Amino acid sequence: MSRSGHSHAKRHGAKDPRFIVVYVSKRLPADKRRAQLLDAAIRITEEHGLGALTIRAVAERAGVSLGVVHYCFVDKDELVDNVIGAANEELAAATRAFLNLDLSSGGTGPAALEELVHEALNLQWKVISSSPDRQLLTYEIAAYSIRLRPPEKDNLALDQYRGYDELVEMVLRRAGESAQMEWDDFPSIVRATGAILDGAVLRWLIDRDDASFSRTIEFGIRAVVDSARPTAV
Amino acid sequence: MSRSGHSHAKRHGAKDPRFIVVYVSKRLPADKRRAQLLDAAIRITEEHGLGALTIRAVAERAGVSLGVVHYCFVDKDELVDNVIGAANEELAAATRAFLNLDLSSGGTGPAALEELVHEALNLQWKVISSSPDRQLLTYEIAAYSIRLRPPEKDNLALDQYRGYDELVEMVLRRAGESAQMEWDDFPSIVRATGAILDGAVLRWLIDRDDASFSRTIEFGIRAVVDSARPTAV
DNA sequence: CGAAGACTTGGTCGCTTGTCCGAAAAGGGG
DNA sequence: CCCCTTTTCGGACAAGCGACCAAGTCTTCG
Repeated sequence: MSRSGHSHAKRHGAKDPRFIVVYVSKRLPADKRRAQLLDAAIRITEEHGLGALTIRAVAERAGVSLGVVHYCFVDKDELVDNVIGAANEELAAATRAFLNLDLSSGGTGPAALEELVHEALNLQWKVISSSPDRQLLTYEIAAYSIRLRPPEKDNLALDQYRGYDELVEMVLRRAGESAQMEWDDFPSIVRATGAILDGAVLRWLIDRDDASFSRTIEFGIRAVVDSARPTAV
Repeated sequence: MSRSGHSHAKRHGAKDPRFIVVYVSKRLPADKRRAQLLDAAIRITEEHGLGALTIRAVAERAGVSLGVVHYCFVDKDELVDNVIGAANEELAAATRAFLNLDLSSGGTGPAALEELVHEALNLQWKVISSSPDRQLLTYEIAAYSIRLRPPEKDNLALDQYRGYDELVEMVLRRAGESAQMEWDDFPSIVRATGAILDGAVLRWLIDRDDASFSRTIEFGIRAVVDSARPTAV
């Protein structure tokens, strides 16, 4: 609540040496401002849904006036698109983070495969459970995108699920390689794994029942592992 | 576009015997009107989402003036609650419809169980694929309900998924009885089955890939059947 | 120093939303 | 027949929205 940093502070004659007047510019280059506004928009949307994403809310949260938002984003549509794009990009970043996950410990065979998949999902569970709002936004984006289908740009949700598939596919593939196991019809396994994870997360968002979520995932892991066979040598 | 049935028709002297003048009252008792408006509201919401559900849209669709809607529903909230309640009730009705499904043909054992579950899911698939808008509304209601959590009434989505669970549970239980198979930890099986179905439907809503959906369901059925064992005698 | 350009402000516009109200109209019972 | 209740109408209202703009302020660089 200190007033230092406000624009008027600059014209304050420093009579009393106990006070130093610090001038913090409120002005930002457009790209920085744009990033800041986008960040505010993302948080608003995560916390209160796509319906709460308004120009005014973004301006208020960022502490700027209305015009600034329109100075950095021509449209509200552009703002929405960027929020959704950022959410999708975040998912892609999560995938990259998994690239650093060590999926090579343990031996080979079904037991090793189960352990590896388990480990990966535990990691993913940490991400999910720590950002429920973020997860919910994912479903809202999907619904939003589906409603727009015929006229507008082709299915923003497809991007989202493309990234989702990549994540699941990479984890399963690397776990399989490490445990020397493989699947017939791998794409179907990937999709089914994604489906059960997606359904379980949505259900968890509703009742926040960690134990039930965990049991559902266990079921899924078992099914995935059971449908794998040792890699032919 | 005929004008017969309009209120002015009542004062039309029947000069020409080829025309009959039918007077249809525009007035309805409040409960009938309420039902009609609710029906209009449901269709609007199914077609264009919860965000498109406005008092004006309902009034226009029902062909009445604004005041009438507020005469039948005190609030917009009351309208929304009733739309959601009707959607949940529709799900419960679907469950009752399954009670009439014959799940007794075939013999016993895993193969019979698989066939029965397959049959039930095929039936459910017919319902789903013929009303994608209706399905999407389900997810929107879930998201809407989750966003309201702390202050408002406790989780409308819970009702929805309670009905969902009942449906899945009933189908699996009856199929299991018929095929003389049973599961350890039945509730977890029910929940996992619901999760994979839910995830698969959401994914289908996005890309409308019938074949992939089918393969995902096949995977789920196999997993569910594989985790069953013959009923102890 | 001074001009050019980047950034911000604060307001207005037209539109849609939920809510509300007074009065008219219709129908039924005396 | 008229009266009284129920139902309907159409407009009004404030609030919130996206969009827009003229003027002002600050920074930078020639």
